[in-house]
Amino acid sequence: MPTVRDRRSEILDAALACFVERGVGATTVADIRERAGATTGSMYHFFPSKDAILGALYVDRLLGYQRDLAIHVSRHRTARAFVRGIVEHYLEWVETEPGAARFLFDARRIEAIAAVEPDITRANEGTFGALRARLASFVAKKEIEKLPMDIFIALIIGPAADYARHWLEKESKTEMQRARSLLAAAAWASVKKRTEEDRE
Amino acid sequence: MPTVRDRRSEILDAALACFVERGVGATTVADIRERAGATTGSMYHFFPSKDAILGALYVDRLLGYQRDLAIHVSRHRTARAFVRGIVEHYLEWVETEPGAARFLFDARRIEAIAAVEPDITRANEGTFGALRARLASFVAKKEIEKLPMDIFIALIIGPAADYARHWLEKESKTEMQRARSLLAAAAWASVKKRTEEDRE
Amino acid sequence: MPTVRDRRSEILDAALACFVERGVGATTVADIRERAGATTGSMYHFFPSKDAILGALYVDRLLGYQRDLAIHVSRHRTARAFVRGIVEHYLEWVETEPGAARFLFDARRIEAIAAVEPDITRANEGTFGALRARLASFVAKKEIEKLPMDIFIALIIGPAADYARHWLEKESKTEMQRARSLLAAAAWASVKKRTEEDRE
Amino acid sequence: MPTVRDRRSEILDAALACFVERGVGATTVADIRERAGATTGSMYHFFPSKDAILGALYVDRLLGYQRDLAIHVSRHRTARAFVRGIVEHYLEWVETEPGAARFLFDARRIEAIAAVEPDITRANEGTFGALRARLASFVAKKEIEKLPMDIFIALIIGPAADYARHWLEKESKTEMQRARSLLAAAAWASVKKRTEEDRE
DNA sequence: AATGAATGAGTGTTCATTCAT
DNA sequence: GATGAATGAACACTCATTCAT
Repeated sequence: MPTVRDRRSEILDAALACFVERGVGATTVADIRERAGATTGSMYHFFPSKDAILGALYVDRLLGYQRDLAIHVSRHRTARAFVRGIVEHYLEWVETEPGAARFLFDARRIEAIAAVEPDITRANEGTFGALRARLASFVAKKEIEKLPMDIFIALIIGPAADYARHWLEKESKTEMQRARSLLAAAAWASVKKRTEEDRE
Repeated sequence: MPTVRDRRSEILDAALACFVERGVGATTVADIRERAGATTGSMYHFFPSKDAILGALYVDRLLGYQRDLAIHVSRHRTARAFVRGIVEHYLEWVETEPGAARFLFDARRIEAIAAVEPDITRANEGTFGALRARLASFVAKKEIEKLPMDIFIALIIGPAADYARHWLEKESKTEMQRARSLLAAAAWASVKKRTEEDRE
Repeated sequence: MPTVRDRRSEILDAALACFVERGVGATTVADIRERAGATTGSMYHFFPSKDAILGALYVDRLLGYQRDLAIHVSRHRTARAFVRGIVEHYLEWVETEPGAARFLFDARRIEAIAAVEPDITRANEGTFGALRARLASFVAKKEIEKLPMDIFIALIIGPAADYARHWLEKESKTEMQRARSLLAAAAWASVKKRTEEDRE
Repeated sequence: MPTVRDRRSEILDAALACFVERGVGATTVADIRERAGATTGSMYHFFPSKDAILGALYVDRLLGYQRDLAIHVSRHRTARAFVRGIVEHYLEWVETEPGAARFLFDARRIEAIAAVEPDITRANEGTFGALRARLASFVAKKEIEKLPMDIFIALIIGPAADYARHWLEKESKTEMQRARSLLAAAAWASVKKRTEEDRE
């Protein structure tokens, strides 16, 4: 006996599969409907519009990423493990859920996502609030350089995101495992507290 | 007397303006036509299809970025200035041509760009070939870590791209000037040859 | 304990409220369902279709108008009071039940009403049969001009209907009370037996 | 060589034919398109929406009625001919353009017409301004009773409208020619200046 | 009697593209 | 070269109705 929850999820999963297969812009409601094995009416019984599907999917997958991140990162005690953990988890997530990763990359600029901005902001604040707190404690202990939050994230996630994007397009030459190790190391190198002679 | 070249450029500029204003997916040929002050027929005189406009614009702006990059980077003699120069030029370009930057970010996954892939590849090879050669010489001189090319680019450009994306959305807290300085420094730190005691 | 009769009436009342609010054509079954506080299934338990609701409502309100008319008019003994009474009752009904009046005006041309034509005809015959009989007696007594029935009704009701339509749209300048008095007088003037010198 | 004007009119004519045939609410854009021998795109080239067609048709036919009315009525010199002329012209117009008459009756309450209200008001003011002026002069000469404008119109047009509505539905027993004569006479009787003994 | 998820044909509209002038 | 009317396939979405529970 399928529950409401199931049906909703089925539609979201079908939508994601379509988006990955033919791109967000090229996916029609009919495509999703067909793949989900639902009828037009049924789709609109659960989601008031195509945009609502986009928005719901975005929030759903974003929460999925953040939930795992929180679990993953809370395990690590040292600053180094904390920073490396963020990168490692990010790339593991990309590897485990390439579809979701692709979609979160692509959808950012889509109009429909704007309607769901409050949910996104709330989610981000929850997750990054905790992250920020831990970061602050490491900065206070002089284990991590004091940097603006957006720069900190750019240094940690930026390279991994760039690599991930190419990996998803199968354009990367370097293997995921090796990349993870190199990028985790580089991330730590880029934010750890520098000694005086380090500066140039 | 407007030349063919002018008219073509006008259409491309109009297209870019529309893409920035309402997103690539939401822009219609009619939007571009109107903004360019052209008629339907005229548009199709210069470009055989909407996709052709997208492709031409992409190549045009990509070449613009690369042309400046080549000029900019060739000036620097030291490894440090070379690496920093790449980041600095990237962020300067984003600041000077925010529309182009946005478009190049967004358009990557668009179907229409695939048709123009050969041009993109050729352009990339030209620019990055030169870059790669200089990089190799710095690696040989033990001034830069030996890293896979895609990882090298991820480390240099990734953080700048992440910052740029937020800056374009006006979501960044840190000022562009300060970000440029921090990101250039971090880029150099992440690829410069490490001493033994540096490793962890 | 709500009876079947109540529920049915609630649905009809809700339907009427919707029709007045957004027009007959723009009202959906879902609108009515919501306003009646009923579920889809419940609606279809009482009425086999949307058209059936329309038809039932039409007949119901028409009977309401005619019932009052019969009561009202039977009181009057003179030809003058009889004719004036028809007009006065009409405008009183419009004032008391503006929603019903609006609906009966609007619904006339609606397909769904055709199915209910027999009921309408039967109702009309009952009411207008009695009316016609009284009219005939006044004509026989030379108190009212001999006129075709449809012309008689047009002369009596036409002006009141025209005024009512504007009044319902809040477009009328003249107050209802004053209009009632003027229109009742004019109705009588237009059908009362004329003296020879009256003719032109 | 069909001109723009022609095509537009063709679409409006087709729309009217459909409305008469199956009712305004039941007519689809496809119905109109088909009957006009136009394609979907062509329709939307001339009218931005279905509602715009409705509105344009309404204004067009209303202006048609008023144009003829102005011509017709201006010919008459006496108060009696003026009043009778309004009724006669009205019924002649209904007879000549039954489709237009039906549509103007039915469309009044349709949402789409609201958008065109300014045009309607302007048209009404033009036509009825002239009418009002002539009426005033007859009132001043004590040839017509002094009555509020809306009551005056209700008395003149109301009966004719009621008759016309039934005639259009082929429900009237009385022939148009006879009705015209009776209704014109009644209209004059209902507004002409009354002598003292006339009052009751 | 009541519920509300499911159905699916049908609707208005969009928009890249064509082509006669 | 230029124009803009015309094309028509495709799209998101509506809504009266059915039916398993």
